[in-house]
Amino acid sequence: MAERYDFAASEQKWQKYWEEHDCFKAETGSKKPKFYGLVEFPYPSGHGMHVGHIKAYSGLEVVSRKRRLQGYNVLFPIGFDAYGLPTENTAIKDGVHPRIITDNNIKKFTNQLKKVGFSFDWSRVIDTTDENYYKWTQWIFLKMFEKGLVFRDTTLVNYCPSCKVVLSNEDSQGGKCDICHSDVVQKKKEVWYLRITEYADKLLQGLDEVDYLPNIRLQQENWIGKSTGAFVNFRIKGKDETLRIYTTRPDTLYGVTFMVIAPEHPIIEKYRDEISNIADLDAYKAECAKKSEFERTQLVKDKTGVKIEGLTAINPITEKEIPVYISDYVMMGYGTGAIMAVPAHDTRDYDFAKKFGIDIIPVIKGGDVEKEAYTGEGEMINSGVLNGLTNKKDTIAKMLEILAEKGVGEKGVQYKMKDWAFNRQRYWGEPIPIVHCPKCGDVAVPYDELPLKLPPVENFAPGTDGESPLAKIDSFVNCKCPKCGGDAKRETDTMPQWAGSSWYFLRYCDPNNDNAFASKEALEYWMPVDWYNGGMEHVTRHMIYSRFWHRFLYDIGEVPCDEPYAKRTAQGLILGEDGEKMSKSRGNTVDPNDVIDKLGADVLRTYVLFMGDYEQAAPWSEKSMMGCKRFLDRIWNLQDMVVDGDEYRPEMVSIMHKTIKKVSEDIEKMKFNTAVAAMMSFVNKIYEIGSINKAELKSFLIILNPFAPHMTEEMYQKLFGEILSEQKWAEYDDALCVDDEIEIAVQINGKVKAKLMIPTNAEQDEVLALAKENADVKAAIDGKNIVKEIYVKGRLVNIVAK
RNA sequence: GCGGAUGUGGCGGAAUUGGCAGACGCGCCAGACUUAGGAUCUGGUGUCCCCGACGUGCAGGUUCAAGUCCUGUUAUCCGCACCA
Repeated sequence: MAERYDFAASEQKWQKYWEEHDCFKAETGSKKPKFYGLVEFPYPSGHGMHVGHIKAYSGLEVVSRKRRLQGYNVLFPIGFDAYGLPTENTAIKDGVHPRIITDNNIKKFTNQLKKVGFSFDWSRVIDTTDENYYKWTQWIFLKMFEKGLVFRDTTLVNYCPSCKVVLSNEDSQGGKCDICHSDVVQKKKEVWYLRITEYADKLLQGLDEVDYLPNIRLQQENWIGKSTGAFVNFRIKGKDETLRIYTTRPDTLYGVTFMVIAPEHPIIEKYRDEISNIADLDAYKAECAKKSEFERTQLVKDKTGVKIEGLTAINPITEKEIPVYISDYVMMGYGTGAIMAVPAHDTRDYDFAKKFGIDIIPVIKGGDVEKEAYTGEGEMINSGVLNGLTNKKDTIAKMLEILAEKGVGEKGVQYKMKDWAFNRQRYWGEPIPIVHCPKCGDVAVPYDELPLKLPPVENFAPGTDGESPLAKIDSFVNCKCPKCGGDAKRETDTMPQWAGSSWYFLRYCDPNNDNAFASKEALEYWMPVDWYNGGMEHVTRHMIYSRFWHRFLYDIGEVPCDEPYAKRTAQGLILGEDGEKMSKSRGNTVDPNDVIDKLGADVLRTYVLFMGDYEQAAPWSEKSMMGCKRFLDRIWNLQDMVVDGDEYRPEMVSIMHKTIKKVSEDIEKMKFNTAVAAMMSFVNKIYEIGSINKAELKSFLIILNPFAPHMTEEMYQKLFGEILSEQKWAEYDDALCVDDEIEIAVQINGKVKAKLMIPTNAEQDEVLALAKENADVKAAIDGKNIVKEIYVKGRLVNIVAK
């Protein structure tokens, strides 16, 4: 009997061996084909790792280990996305410098990751808060500044009164702060923006070039939110003024009976002296400003608004005079902040028209405008030359022609995506390398002065009005203008957490380069990332931001390809045993360390991949994990069944090839659960036979290795005296996956009546003849007419008899 | 409201894309064995009126054949949300 497997000793031994022998170091200047597998680097929180991290990394861990055995030069890196609010909040609370907290947390994470035995290249670890790293984050920012992609503006921004920071739209979804979940308010602030909207079309088109899961692609498309339509200018009666609107249905212009503008629309200020009810408008506007974004979306049904007395618009097609209203259902942030209202065919306009008693003129046949707005398609009516047309595309094209002739409108495109609010009034982030000079304006810090270091501070708390803690440090703030040499002040805001992660995959290619964010050769060799796996929650934010940065770097000739990620997949969550999302408050979390200490890293790794479909959420089950423990123990005990043999025994040839094929293919499809299942079946078969020869066991240990690397290395060394990591991936031959004989089902009228062993290559006539000899089949068709006979090769026979 | 996904045993989940539903694992039942270990090994385990019938959320349809395709419906989950 083999000794019981001492997983703790073995895991320590092999982790040390791999590290000392640089087993997972990506080679520089290699002639081998490359594979760049990327997982989302963790935020090193004080809580340590979560089992979710293990699942997230185990997928590409298996792929990477397989690729190495297949002879690829593999880059499978890890690092730390270490800037961020939780660390800063801990620093404020405990009075410890975020640098110290971050370093401790990184140490903790590193130890935990190593204990799992992940085959990361530890020589390429990056830390976004390292000055040698953020130097290049600032460098890319300055390049964008140089190219006019950075601008400052005062606008209403999402502001979190609790965190005291400005948030991007992405960080304040649903009107709640992404960090602390308190209600976000609208505040007028000076904000740095990155002009990501300039890349909207490129980001959309780039999706054609890459292999993302369909739902990931769709989410990005929706986020970018491209819509095509038209801009139309409405004259204001008696004034040299037009009100410009955006619409997706210019063909409904004959049905326009009023206009609505956002309460903040500038035209109100411009004509305030000529508007007789300006006091009412001001009151309404004040009321809207009080509502949070959240409240504003809650009151979807109940339309409010005020008619502007003194401004009347003219429908450019019908020349009819129409009233103009202000209402908060029109947003200043989308389109032009003004709409043409077609109550007959838009539910919001309909609600508004009903409430304010405005005419409703149908222009599309179908539906009943007495009851509700008709938003479907149909024949155009009441629409002059458009009458009779039924195709939406045609009617829009025709109207665009008319608008062009009259010179009052043209085709237009709009995006839901907005420019990226890029500054935070916080300490623990990359300083924005800009100097404000009273003479020269906003001036870039010279490239040779980077990194612009974060100064040491005693107090990290933000100011009461939301200014950065850096604003209190005179030695940092006061400086000379790089352009004119006069007295100037530094920008004191820092970059958002998304900055560092927008280009980290480039740094991995050449992490210690002092002269560039990465060398041209390294980028040329490694980019693009071949396979990127991560969580669904990063599909719209991190993914869009980083694609934007990368495409920018491509446009200025700094990277060799336009899209950074050739392929993107996402893993499902691990839920608690109760089926709910794991959380500290529910008390249903699992600490991966406990599992490793009790059962070993190999069990943990195998289990997170076996527990369900990798892309779906699945609940944790301690019991179920014991099944994986048992599986690995059974393999360890195969040692007692080993017999000599340099090649597969005849009766084992087909199952060996089938298992290798299944595991090889399933890994590529991320069907890890069925790959493990196939190996379990294989082990069951060996137990049935009672023996396994050396050739068979070698191949089996190799295909199991990516899942359970420690135990397979231990067994390989013990039994064969060799290092598994130096072996070649097991091969299979399709031709050898087939057995001589197979079992097929015989159905009569679609019901299985018998099972039959037939030669694999048997032809239809032969199989049918065999089937009809079967006693059960004979009985079932006795006295009936055979209407039809079907043979599906290798599957079944179906005889239709009446 | 819009968009997407998912509904299969007591549980997690399989099913070569139209071809034997329930692989594999958990749990459960029975037996063997023992260095009593979260032991191990062997066999069984969808349901029921058990020589037969019924079974993939529900109701229809197409087909020799449907978990898979079509029509309708319902439930749950996840995005986005007055986007003009």
